[in-house]
Amino acid sequence: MTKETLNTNAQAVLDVVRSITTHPTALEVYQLVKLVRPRMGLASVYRILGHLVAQEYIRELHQGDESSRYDGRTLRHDHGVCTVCGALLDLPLDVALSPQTLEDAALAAGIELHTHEVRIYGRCASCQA
Amino acid sequence: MTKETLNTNAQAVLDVVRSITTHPTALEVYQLVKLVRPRMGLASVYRILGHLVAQEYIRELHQGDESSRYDGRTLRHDHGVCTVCGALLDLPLDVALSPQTLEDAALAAGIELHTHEVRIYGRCASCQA
DNA sequence: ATGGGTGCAAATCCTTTGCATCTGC
DNA sequence: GCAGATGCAAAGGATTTGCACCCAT
Repeated sequence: MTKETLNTNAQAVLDVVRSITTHPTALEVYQLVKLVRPRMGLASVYRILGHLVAQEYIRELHQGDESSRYDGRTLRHDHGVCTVCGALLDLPLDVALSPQTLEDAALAAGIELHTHEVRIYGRCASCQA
Repeated sequence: MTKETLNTNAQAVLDVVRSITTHPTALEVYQLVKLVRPRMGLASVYRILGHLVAQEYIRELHQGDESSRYDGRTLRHDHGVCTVCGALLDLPLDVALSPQTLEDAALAAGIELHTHEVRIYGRCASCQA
């Protein structure tokens, strides 16, 4: 899991994911990377995204049955999902919960707790208009 | 969103989903329903599951890039995910968090809070052996 | 006879893979 | 020259859809 150095294509993909806060899909990353490296193919973008996730440069997110989305923030954080437009938002503020509470729930389910995520669902700012 | 009465096929699908706690995929539901109604096709199972979700008889769950899974428990509850075998477990105990805490996070993201879910990740009981 | 439900097969969408080629070292 | 990376096209898997048929009303 050591982070190997990135070649130029991988660096270009990483730059795109990090520069966008909207959690782009592979296709969206592809379209943006293409502006800088027009010869890159979609398959390579998928392959590179896979490497970046494996090496923990980025994280992969899922919501419902949508395509995978990618997140340049690798620190644990929570997300909000707009029930109208489907937007997937980083919560600027983690949802606080006591470690004890988490452990209790994990224990009750027989799970050895590693990490957790909270998702909140509701109408996003743009969809409240 | 009124719950219409279910025909026999829909009832058979609902019975299967409710009788299993492992959150079956559409294919698994299909295989089980087939024992009772051998003529039913996979497409019908997908169609019926869609209706049952829309009418809130059941819920649809997603984890990673796996197929949709279905959950007979419609009350809000949290889930655990095994990072080894991928099992998706109902948490018997909700992860407690204060409504205020949730509202704060929602507000910070500009979201009109509707509901939420906590997922905990770790090794499940069977995978700790 | 009419409208909804159904099976089957074909279509679709996202993602992965095979393979020949290209690149950097 | 080699190992890994790449583009392209084809394959793959999950889900949806078109359509003709069937059933209950």
